[in-house]
Amino acid sequence: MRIGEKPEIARLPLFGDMDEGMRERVLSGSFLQVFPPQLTLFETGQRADFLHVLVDGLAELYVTASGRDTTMRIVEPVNSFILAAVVTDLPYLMSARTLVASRVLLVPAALMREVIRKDTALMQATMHELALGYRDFVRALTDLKLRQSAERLANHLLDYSAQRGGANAFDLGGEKRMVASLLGMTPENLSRAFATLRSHGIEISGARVQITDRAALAAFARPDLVPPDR
Amino acid sequence: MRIGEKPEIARLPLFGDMDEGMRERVLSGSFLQVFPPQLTLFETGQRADFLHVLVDGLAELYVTASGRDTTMRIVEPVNSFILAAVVTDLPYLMSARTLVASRVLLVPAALMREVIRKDTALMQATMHELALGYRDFVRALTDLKLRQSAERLANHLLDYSAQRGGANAFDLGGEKRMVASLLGMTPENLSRAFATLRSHGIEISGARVQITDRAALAAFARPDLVPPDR
DNA sequence: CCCCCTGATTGATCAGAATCAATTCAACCG
DNA sequence: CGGTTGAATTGATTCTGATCAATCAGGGGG
Repeated sequence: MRIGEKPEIARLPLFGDMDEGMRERVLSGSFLQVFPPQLTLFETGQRADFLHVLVDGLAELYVTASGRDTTMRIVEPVNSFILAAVVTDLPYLMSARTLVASRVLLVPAALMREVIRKDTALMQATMHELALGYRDFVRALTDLKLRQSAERLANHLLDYSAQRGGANAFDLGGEKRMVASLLGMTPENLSRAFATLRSHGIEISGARVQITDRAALAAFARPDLVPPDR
Repeated sequence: MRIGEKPEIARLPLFGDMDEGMRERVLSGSFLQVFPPQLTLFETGQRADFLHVLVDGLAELYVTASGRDTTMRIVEPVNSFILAAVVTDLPYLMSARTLVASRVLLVPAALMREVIRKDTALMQATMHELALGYRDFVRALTDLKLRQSAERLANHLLDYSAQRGGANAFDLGGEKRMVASLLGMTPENLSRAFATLRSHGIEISGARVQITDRAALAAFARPDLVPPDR
């Protein structure tokens, strides 16, 4: 890969603590690719051949089964994805596509596994990353099982706001239909959920969301006892 | 801890490959506890103080939120649980209780983290275990989002059968209401789902399940493209 | 500048699953 | 062995969210 991206990569917690030489080895064996929007990066069932690191752009992880489709995660830069499949050397459970033009660092899975084995700091970071990812899915599953749609949206908005430093106004990432799918509902019901939230401290126009009464929103959302890990 | 359990523990993949001395260190710092049925082992929100290893018995991981309750996993011996909370030193996301009288090995979280840091084989095993757990939850989430209740049950029965070496007749683990909760439905709907499956290769009486037509069941269930990892 | 296309919204209806209610069943206990 | 208790089943009803259908809004290209 070219110089210049390295600071970006090093910012990633996954590669932050590792041995300098080892990182060099990983990076020199990897390549940075530019992809157009809406391009499929890989599909469910394929053997995991690369660890992906989104350097720039936006990507979607999704699953298709029996004609239906659901968004599992929206990846923002700089983040790695499908680490679990790479580590276990098992087929991808999810498919991935770019949403906008994106730059992705492709780290050969075998190389990644080899360096993980040799570099303890990287292994520790990988372990940590997997543990956090595990917890994300525990949350997502309980969310879906225990809350109804408008509550899920309320919680999502609260989390999303927290991720942007607690801002009270922000634009939704991605299109609404994708947000709907991520939250396990149809676009129609997302609209209705937003309508419901208008009486609980939310104002919306287009993609712009305003939290006008955080307390009311939180009361409606009944957020998790344990705050988000990241 | 006492001698005698050690072979049990060593059977656990998590502790299988590690350095003998290190394993000794972990075990001597841990203790084996016997718990009565229906005892709460820990609750959501508590600081993760112990890695738990179920040596004998049966345990349930569940989440309670706003008066509702859902079971997330049923743990059978010999398996560890809440590894992710221990590794990250974050509060438990789930609560746990014994279902029957159980023996649990309690490994102090700080000790576990320390030995993980020192023993690469243990770290690797931990990483692997977390990756598999991650994938389990990816599956569970897509299952809930994409399939309806009877299909979920059909898949569950197929998986369950596979876990017991492909047996065509078996007893359900735990009570039905728990199976229902695990699959994200009410006990009433589980009954109805079983009734539906009678025309797709399943016979049921009490806790006894018979797969009479595996092909028909699979056709109805439309199992995942990627077979279960374990 | 307007048309067209896509995605969002709104409304009406439908379907799957939850809830409520009553009954059956099974295990356990006196 | 009858009685008690909790779970499972079955049926009726309700509710949440999905589907179907129509309209609306916005952006890009002709």
